[in-house]
Amino acid sequence: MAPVTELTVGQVAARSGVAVSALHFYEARGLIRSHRTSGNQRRYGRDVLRRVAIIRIAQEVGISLAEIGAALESLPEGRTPTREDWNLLSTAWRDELDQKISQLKKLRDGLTDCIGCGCMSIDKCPLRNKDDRLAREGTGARRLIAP
Amino acid sequence: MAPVTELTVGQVAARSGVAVSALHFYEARGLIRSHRTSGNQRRYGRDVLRRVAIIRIAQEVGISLAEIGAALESLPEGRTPTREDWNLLSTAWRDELDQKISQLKKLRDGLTDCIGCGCMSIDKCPLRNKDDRLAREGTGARRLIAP
DNA sequence: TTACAAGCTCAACTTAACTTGAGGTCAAGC
DNA sequence: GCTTGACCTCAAGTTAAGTTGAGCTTGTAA
Repeated sequence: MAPVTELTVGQVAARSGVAVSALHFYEARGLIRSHRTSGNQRRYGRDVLRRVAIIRIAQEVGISLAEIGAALESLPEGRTPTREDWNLLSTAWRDELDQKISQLKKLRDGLTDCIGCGCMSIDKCPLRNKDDRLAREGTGARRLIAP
Repeated sequence: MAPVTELTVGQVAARSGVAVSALHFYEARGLIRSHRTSGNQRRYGRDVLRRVAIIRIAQEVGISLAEIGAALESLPEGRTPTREDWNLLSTAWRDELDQKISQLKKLRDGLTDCIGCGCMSIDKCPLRNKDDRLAREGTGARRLIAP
């Protein structure tokens, strides 16, 4: 019998809740990797389940596959990631994740921070400040109407 | 002079950091509303800035325009939303937002909850459990390989 | 040893969320 | 009163993230 540790694409799909076509897609994008049997069928190591879980979670909170792919590169191919590996990954995302967490909390808590700001002053509004990269891009597009 | 409280689409774009074309798009989707001048140009009340801010924040954390639109219907057209209005909106989203916040924290904290789970058991993995709606949909697609 | 579920590739279609462009209108300063 | 930048509409294009389908191959269970 084939070793228990090898999974077919259908098995990964069943256990991860992700469609086979999506797994093919992730593989084409380099987010997951497989090797092939002599008959050209994909076989996955168990670590793929964890990678897929991360992909879905990250997507769910609005991280693009491109970003996820970049982050996943910090995970080792072939061996099971250690706690250190995970920490590297999450550290790479920490700022962005912290940002999103605080945005989510603001939404959840009724945007209380913004209730008093009137959103009239783009410079002061706590909701807009997360976008200061736009302001920094220097296109001049974000100027207030009256100079 | 026109009343200070009326904004053109270009002014809203400049102050919200959102492209004019996107504002048109949001309006076509019913997320924001304007009235027209005699010359058929859009004019917005100041509350549109807050609505747009919410739209962008919600999008950033992975909420679709369709969901945002549904939630925004709880906000009053025409008058400035009160604290109560905001709370209604955020209450409608609370479960989903709480869910996302906890997902984000797991990612940020190195997926510690999952490090020990091996992701071998789809039923126990805390990362997968958020997906139990899939399991509940009764397609039978999520069965483990060996029955 | 054969039937048939599961795989494979590749191209085309889909949906969301916008952007771009063409072709024409509005309005504020000189 | 005319010019020029901001607006308008509508159609078509774009990118991300997949899904669907056609046509062909594999592998396993009766």
